[in-house]
Amino acid sequence: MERLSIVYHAAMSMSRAHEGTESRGGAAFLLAQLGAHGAQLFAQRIAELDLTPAQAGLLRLLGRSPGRSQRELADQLGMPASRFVPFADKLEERGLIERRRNTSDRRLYALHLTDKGLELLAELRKAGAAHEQEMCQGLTPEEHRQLIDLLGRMARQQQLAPGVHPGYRSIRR
Amino acid sequence: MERLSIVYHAAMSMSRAHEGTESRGGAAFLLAQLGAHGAQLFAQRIAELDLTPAQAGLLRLLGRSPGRSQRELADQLGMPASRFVPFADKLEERGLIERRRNTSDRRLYALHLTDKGLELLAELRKAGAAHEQEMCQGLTPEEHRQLIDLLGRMARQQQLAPGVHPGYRSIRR
DNA sequence: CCATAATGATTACAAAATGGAACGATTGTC
DNA sequence: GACAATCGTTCCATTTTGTAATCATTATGG
Repeated sequence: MERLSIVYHAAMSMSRAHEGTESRGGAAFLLAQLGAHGAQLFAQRIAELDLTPAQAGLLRLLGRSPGRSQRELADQLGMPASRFVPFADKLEERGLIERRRNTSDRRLYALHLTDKGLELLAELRKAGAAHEQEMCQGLTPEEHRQLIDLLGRMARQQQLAPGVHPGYRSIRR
Repeated sequence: MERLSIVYHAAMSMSRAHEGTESRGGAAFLLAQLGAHGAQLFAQRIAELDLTPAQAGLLRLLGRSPGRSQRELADQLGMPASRFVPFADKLEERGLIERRRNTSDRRLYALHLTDKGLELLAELRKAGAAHEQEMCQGLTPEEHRQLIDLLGRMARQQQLAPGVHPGYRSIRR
């Protein structure tokens, strides 16, 4: 009975519009809806690799640009530096990342992926590809390209850094 | 210096691809990125109306189908019933919603918008329209329609209920 | 070159958010 | 009429969250 209410609600919404033309809201709402839905699916998928979305984000970040400082990485992942420490600790204990002292500035740690971390990153990429497939299975290859083009232009216009997920942190007031 | 690291990172990413063709990830990543970004912008926008995204969701829900029970609404908003109570309390104290006893089944409350709540919902719709404009300002009207069509079909294919935001609740394990 | 400010990593801690369990009131079922 | 189920509610333990303080190191600038 729990999820039934949603189905009921969906039926209500559809009943007052022609099939195939029902209003699903504007692009912004669809973006938020599909983004959140996709994030859920992806989180479930990588849970099989024993990874959270934030952990996956760090691995991907380190895969592209190794040797970053904890502060930089914490900023990009949208978490305070204080929380990054135990966060990185866990991955270090699992032997996925490595803290190396920066010789020129001994305040910083340079984070690197271990071989084991690289292997897991490869698994992660596979999961990402499968996820892309799952999300876009309703589109033709041409439509898929079109969508990526439109979204990419929106992302650029919004000045979003490529590959950097803003996170779903709440707005403090 | 805080946000500079992101700019730096963006520059790094773009430097290894032709301008205008830089990889911003697949559609799924762009969806999550733009969805989260848009959610942030929208949250900031409605903060001026003293509303959180969840509160806005409840008002919109009640605007479309008044008289729902708390349990139903809690389910759709993705929160346990126990948290819905103080959540609804706040909106009731502000005079935006009303709890009416259901005469046929006195276990349920039927939630309704007050006149004040209806007024705020109108403001909310304006904010939503402005938000849509802000997010899609880089697209032509034709592209805008195209995008809504593609996203709408994806949402349907993923069996997402129209107008129901899955929320950003984390996955428990 | 030394005093002082600034920065990175870390720890400590308080505030807030979260979901489950239990409870009373009411309704459906047999 | 006994019993299970449901709704709204309260209570509470756990987790999550961000800020402030701390220590080591590096930059600044007179």
